[in-house]
Amino acid sequence: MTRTARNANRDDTRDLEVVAVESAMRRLGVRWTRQRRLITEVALGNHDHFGAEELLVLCQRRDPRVSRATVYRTLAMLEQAGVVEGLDTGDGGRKFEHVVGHEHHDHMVCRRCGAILEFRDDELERRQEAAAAARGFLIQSHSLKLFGLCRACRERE
Amino acid sequence: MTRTARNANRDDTRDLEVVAVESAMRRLGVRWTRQRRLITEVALGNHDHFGAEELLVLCQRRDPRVSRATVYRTLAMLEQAGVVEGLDTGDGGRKFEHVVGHEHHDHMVCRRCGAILEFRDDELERRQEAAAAARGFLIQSHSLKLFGLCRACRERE
DNA sequence: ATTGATGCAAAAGATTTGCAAACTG
DNA sequence: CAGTTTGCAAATCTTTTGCATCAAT
Repeated sequence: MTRTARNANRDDTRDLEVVAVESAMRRLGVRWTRQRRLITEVALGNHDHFGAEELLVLCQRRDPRVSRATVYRTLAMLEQAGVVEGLDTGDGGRKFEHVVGHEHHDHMVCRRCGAILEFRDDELERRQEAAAAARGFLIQSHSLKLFGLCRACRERE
Repeated sequence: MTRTARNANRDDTRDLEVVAVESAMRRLGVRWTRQRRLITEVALGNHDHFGAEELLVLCQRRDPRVSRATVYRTLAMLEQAGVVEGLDTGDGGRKFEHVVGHEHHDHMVCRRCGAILEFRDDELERRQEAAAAARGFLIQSHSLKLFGLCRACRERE
């Protein structure tokens, strides 16, 4: 498969995701505007962790008719809807990542270089559920972050 | 044991903790000022999770000669020294708890009433270590928060 | 005395909000 | 058209910073 073919496939997948989000939103009775579509497209197209401001810039690059306020408002909406997930980076900031077509995972955050590694451990998830159940707590979401040094930074020490 | 006797004991313990923090700080070469002592006393005396602003108010109630800036600066110092630990509440805010004489634990945060429950699970800790080791990551600290509804709020639904 | 710590008020960074105008269904 | 959503700028909220003054060692 050529590079462009691969990219085309990825674009197609993303388009499908955007359409899925659109119908979900419409079902909720909210209006599907030009800026909501753009913000959703850019958010889903970004396979990294992005900040709100960063997302604003990426959107404005494609269409300057988007405001910061709308990015924040839409991001909150997408988070509510479970399309994106926000995570505190521990330094007062907040980053987002899209969830669609992406199974749940936790994060390791490198304190030196800022790299974010994703990982997943089913047993961890199960024990969290058990701990919550034992206390009558109903988990809606969770956040597990390990802070420390990534392999590269340890070797560079 | 009478109530006052119990309180007296707790106060004594706290005083010892404050003295321990003082010597640790002095060993680090920083000066032990009136405001640092006060802030440390109040922080260690608070067995709940408190915000920076809240701590400021509690301190000023005992002695108005403390400024917001100093509370923030001291809190950062105490966090560095491992005396208190900060945790993002997921809503942009930050809360602290003291660590001295308090074994490590994780948190469940109620999204409705804001209650914070503490819990601990050794197996959870072990699996986090294992997951990190498998990826060459060195954990310095971690944060596990379960967001959802506490028992009381579920029943109130 | 020296040098670090404090208070104040201003600055900064991130996010939210009021409101008139623009747009969607 | 009615009712949402947007853009803008001002307002919030939390935390940080510059700098003259104060105080611990």
